Amino acid sequence: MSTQLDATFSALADPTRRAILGMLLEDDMAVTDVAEPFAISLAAISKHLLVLSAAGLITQEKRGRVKWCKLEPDAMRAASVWMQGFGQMEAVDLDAFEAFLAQELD
Amino acid sequence: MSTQLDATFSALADPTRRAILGMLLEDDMAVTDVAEPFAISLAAISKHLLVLSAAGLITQEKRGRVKWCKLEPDAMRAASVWMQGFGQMEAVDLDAFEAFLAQELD
DNA sequence: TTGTTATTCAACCAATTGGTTGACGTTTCC
DNA sequence: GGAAACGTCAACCAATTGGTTGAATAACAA
Repeated sequence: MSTQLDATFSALADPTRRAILGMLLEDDMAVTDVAEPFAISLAAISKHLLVLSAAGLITQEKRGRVKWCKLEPDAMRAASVWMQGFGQMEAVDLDAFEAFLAQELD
Repeated sequence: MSTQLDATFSALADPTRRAILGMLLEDDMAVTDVAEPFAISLAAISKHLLVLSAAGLITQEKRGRVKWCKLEPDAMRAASVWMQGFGQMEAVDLDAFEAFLAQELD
């Protein structure tokens, strides 16, 4: 059925994972660099990245000993479309978006 | 850290809850009627409704012995804004970044 | 009053989740 | 070759989740 929406929404339900996505918005990052701002183990971050990857929200590519993480913004589209069905969502408000992002990263 | 986004996304991560929201799109419903199409207990549905209510995605009002469930579409707005920020960035920032790179290579 | 309908509560259970630690395989550098 | 950096794996743990059942509460109907 809609395993895809399950994966997307439950990946987005965790604040650490949302913060990671916010970081990847700026640029692709290595796993170690993704982990740096967080007070949890590298292994835990590795698991979060696996969840994001399984949901298609990021892709990972290994070059040498570094695994690069890349945001895949298209993956949110299906979820976004689903949500649009529930009412007239306002036009995108980038200021509001940045405010939420800042709040997430505090 | 946004507890609100946590609540919204994790409420939406369950297919039963998403189905309930879809049903409520048509009309307000009593708890028993919400439960009818599902093969799980009424108590389980009652818990799902509590989760949706806590996330602000629905409200419940008791009239007599019937508790009416009503969709609250506004509650998705914050989550939708957050998500659409990622979609927009694809068009806006990546283009800008590539333009910057091209300029650097001149 | 007695019974029926609507819903929640409480206790329980199995599976999942988010985290830990330590060992392990690769790749790079000196 | 040996050491360091990058990242995952495996085993474990506590808390949460989604479900169950049976009893309880509340409101309506006879």
